[in-house]
Amino acid sequence: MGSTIKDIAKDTNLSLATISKHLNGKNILPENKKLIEESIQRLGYIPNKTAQNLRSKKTKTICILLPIIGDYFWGFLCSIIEEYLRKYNYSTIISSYDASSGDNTSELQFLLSKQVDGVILIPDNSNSINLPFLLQKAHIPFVCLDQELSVIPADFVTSDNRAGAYGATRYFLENGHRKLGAIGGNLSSYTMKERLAGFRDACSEYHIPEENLCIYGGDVSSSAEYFRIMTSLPEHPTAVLMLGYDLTLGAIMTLSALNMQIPKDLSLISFDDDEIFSAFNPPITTVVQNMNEIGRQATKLLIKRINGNYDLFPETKMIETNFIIRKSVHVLADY
Amino acid sequence: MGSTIKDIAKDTNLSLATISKHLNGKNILPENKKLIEESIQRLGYIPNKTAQNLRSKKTKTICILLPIIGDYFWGFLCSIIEEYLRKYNYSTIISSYDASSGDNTSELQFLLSKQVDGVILIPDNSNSINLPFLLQKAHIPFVCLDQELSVIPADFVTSDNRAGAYGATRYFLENGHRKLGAIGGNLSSYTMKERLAGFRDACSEYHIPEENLCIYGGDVSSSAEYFRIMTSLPEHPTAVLMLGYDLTLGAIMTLSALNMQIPKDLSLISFDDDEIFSAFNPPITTVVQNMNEIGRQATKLLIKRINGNYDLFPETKMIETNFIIRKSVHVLADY
DNA sequence: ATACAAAAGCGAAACGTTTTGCTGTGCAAC
DNA sequence: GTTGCACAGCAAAACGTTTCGCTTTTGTAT
Repeated sequence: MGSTIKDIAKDTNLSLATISKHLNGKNILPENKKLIEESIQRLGYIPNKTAQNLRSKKTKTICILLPIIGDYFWGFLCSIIEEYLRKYNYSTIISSYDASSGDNTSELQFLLSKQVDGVILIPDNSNSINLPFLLQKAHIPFVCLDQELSVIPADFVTSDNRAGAYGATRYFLENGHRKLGAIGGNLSSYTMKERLAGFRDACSEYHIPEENLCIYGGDVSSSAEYFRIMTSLPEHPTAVLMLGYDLTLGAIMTLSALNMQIPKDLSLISFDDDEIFSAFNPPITTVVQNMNEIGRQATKLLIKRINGNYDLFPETKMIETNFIIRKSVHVLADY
Repeated sequence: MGSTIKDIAKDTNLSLATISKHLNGKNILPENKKLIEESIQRLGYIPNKTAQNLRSKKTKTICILLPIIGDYFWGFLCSIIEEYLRKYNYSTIISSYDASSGDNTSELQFLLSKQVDGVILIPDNSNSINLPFLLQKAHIPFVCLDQELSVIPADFVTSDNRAGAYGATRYFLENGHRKLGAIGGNLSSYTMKERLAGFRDACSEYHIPEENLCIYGGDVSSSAEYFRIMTSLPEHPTAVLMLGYDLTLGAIMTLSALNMQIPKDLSLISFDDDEIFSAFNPPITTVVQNMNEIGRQATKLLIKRINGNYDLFPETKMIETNFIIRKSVHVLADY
């Protein structure tokens, strides 16, 4: 079991160095090449990565760091990233970090001891982590996903949330809606701010006065409550943009409890599609993030940095969202 | 940057061996212990795992192997497993394998070269992979999730699908339903067989004649079509058990297209809950897998095997499903 | 033929740990 | 006062590669 480069050397009467050279794609004599390859077959040689890593100080491994408690949205993205990385001959380790602790030194130590070549960081909403600092100090290249780091310049790739929200809002407006609502989670998070900005962009383009806008945000758990308040206003919005997937659930539950029907009584567009949105009655129109492209771009960018190419640092990749029109928006008669 | 055990040795005037001893929890003189710990602090020493791995031939790393194209159901489970493994000081690498190829030698080579201590294998439905053989031959401990391997005895942990289906079906029966349907994906897969068996268990307990049962299965894409056929039968079932999450979506879409209402026109229970099922109108009653427990048990079992404990091999851990009663089942008047 | 550069090969060192086998010290038992 | 034993410490070897510096071979131009 487990033959090594030494066995190959003995078997072929060549030196370690020559075998290693061949294995790393350098030129050697064709006859030796043949000899080595035969020997590898015969002895079933498989390179030992831990030895390679130790000697070369490169591990061809990157780590996806995500906040503890895996929201399964991210789990999905991990699979995508793993697949892309594998194409570059990198392997992926996933690890969660404790976002509630102010100090992530232990996570950094993990990365250092594992000798990872780079990190894909999925920041926590709270943005209070010091991980970015630590990574920078340790000279570990990293790319952020989803959230812009306010604290430090860093590469990041994200959906173009602003444009996505803008497009959805315009769709409301083009269908005659003039009183609009938006419900978000924590409105101070980067993502929410962007989406809200897109919402406002479209509204001001159509000269919708501020008093026709109804914007709520806060805890996800209270979103249903916000929704209830909003819809009970005497002149409530006719269309609401839901700024997050989880919020939409609360909204739909509330609506059905209030016996209001989509889109007759209220039009609705949601961020972040789920397969299941298409199964609702009516199916929900959504702004959907292109997870595949996010994964691809993040991978590409990270590997560029690992290879020492720091052109355009810090780079921001905005990935276009897709707008899937289904049936949750009412075409107003008075349009 | 990056001090080593050698630096600590020099700094403390002790030998490498002593430092290593301390680091691995063996006894050394208290004064030396203090000396070493101070030195570690001062020099910011972090153990190099690649070196440790090379020398000790243990990597404290396990690999989650999942079929290519990450269905995000599995992504979620990966996060759970990672979290448990971390508690045992293991790290997790994820890697996908090509289930369509009959030969997964390259995947095995990856595992061997990475020197992983164990594998959590998520088999493909097709069960045609030779990975289990290869793992066994290479003496890499592994635990299967979800599917029993027909080809080889192996540890596996799975939901108790049969009992779950039995419970759901009984719920139909107890509410007066006597004509029942079940719609599955590929009925020859282990999971589907189990669920169907549970369905039949309950039916035969209530002496439901076979002609009152309506069972369809096949491609997920054609499930909507099966559903359409079933509901158009002159004496169609009054209650249908959906044997998989994705199938339910098709069903609900079809139902709304046919203008049939749940549960008035048809009662429905689905396997595999999604947060969103509770948001449907009406909310869907479901049989839900305890992913957390699956992850926990799989981790525990794998680590036991890694530690050389092969008691009760091959071991099967059946994890109870939970039954969440919502409002998609009609209480029949004639009950 | 001769000189010279380029290519290919070699032995040995290096990467940072753990493990092995040995030595020296102190202490209890006889 | 010797024997024996546990314990701590040490130097050196080992893990399986890559890399360094040097030598030998090959090919080409004179």
